[in-house]
Parts: sequence; structure tokens; C-alpha cells
Amino acid sequence: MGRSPCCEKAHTNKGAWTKEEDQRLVAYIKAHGEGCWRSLPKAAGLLRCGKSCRLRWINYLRPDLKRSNFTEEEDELIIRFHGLLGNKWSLIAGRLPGRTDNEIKNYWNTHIKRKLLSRGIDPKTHRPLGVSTSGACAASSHHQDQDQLLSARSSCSPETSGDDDSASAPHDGGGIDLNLSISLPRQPPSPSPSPLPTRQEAEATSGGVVLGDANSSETTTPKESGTSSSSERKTICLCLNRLGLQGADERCTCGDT
DNA sequence: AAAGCAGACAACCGCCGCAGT
DNA sequence: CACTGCGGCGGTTGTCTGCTT
Repeated sequence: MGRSPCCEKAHTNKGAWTKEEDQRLVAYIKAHGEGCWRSLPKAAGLLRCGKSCRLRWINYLRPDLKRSNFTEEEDELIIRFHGLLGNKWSLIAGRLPGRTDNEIKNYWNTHIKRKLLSRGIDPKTHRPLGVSTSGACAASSHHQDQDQLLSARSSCSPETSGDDDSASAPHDGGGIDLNLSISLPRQPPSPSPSPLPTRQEAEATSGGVVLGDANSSETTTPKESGTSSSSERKTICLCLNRLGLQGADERCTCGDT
């Protein structure tokens, strides 16, 4: 019954990391690189669960982390991405260099939720508070910030009055199919012989969100694609300038200019 | 000055999907 | 094709810190 624990709990430390543990972890990863988290603690001489090491590295020790306050621009980006993606923190983090999913999740729960509420917006649905979720298609355009994105999702088709997974997939647009996958806005100059990146890699580096039934090799996650019956593919460009934000070094090369 | 409270953030837990066998 | 292990993700909890009374 149930799966075996990821590690030997009896001999692992829990709680806050000490400086020495951090140093060991950093030194080990610098020497050997990331990967094989399960065996890493032993190899690095840490009495920690591999998952714990991974989390510590990703959320705190990675050298490319910003670890500074979120800017207004990042705030708006997060809000916009959340409106599209829901609680897909890793996807959102993939679009915010130097930010981690955990950081964004925490920031969302502590700051942005309140910010949206103070604006009179439901942080879950990104609709004005007090508007019923069904048939709220028209109401969804009340908020200025959402106009651009919502207008990008052309239809407010009523047939998918989704009642599935309301937490992670906001039902903006009155039932638009948020069957999400990511397409690459710009192909890397094929540096690697590997035919396709992993889904996470693609998601982390991508700039486009594909709504509907992707016909590319990038497919949706099974969980999310389960409800999809759409045969039409709609791509929403998430390049920063398309989101109405400037200062991003990313250039939209989606071709849909 | 002390106690209580709320906010912020780090870390843990359990589940899921993918890849390998 | 089924099974298993691992990595990753999202939700939740625990703890620390600053603020208010």
C-alpha cells in the first residue's frame, strides 16, 4: 500500500538548512553538477532527503536567482500569466528569469492576492468580484489589465462551462478551453542533437501558450488535455511586449505581428 | 516593555508524469 | 505492456520577524 518514501526518513535532517549544509550542497553541485538527487545527499555528505536538497538548491542556492523584491512589472507579469495559466507556478517562473516557482507562489499568496482583491478582482478567476462565474464572459472585460489577454482569447464559447479543476484553471472567457501547451517562439540554433526538449524545458524557455489541441509535437499534459475536444489551435503570444510590458529583452518572433 | 497577531517566506508532503527496464 | 523509480509540481504547514496594542 502506498509507495515507499523517497528517502530514509529516520536518518535525515529536517527543518531549516544550516550554513554548512548549504556550503556542502553548493560545493557538491559545483563539482558534479545537478542531477541524481536521490543519491546526492549521501555523496555530498548531507543528512537530507534528495528532494530537500533539490528544493534548497532551486529555491535558494542557485546562483542565477535574483532574490530581490519583485518589481511592479514583475507583479503585472505574474498577474497576467496567472490569468492565463492558473496556478502553474513553474510555468510562470519559467517566464520570469531569476524567479522560482516557490517564490512566485509565496508572493502570489501574500501580496498579489491582496492586491487583486483591493482592485476588486477575484484572484482565482481574474474577474471582478461579485460576478458569477457562469456567463461572465461579458463581465470579464471590465478590468483594463485583462483586456488585452482576454481579447486574445477570441471566443467565449459557452459549451465548455467547465467545472473541472477550478483552482488551477481559471475559467476566464466563460469556458474557453485552457488546454495549455507551450510552443517555442524562436527555435534555438539547433545546438543540441536531441530532437526535442523535455516538456519542462520547452515550457521553461518558451514564449507562447497554445490553446486548444496542439498539432505540433508539443502536446498537452494528459491531465489538462482530458477535457479538450477542440480541434482548433489558438496561440497566444506571451512575449513580454505583447503583454503590454516593456523593458524585456525578449523580442516577439511569433510571426503573428 | 511585553504579549499577541499578522505577514512573509522557507521547507515539507503527497501526488503525478515520464523514462527506463 | 506493465511495473518501478525518480524528478518535478502544487498545496500546505511551520517558523521567524516585524508590527500593533
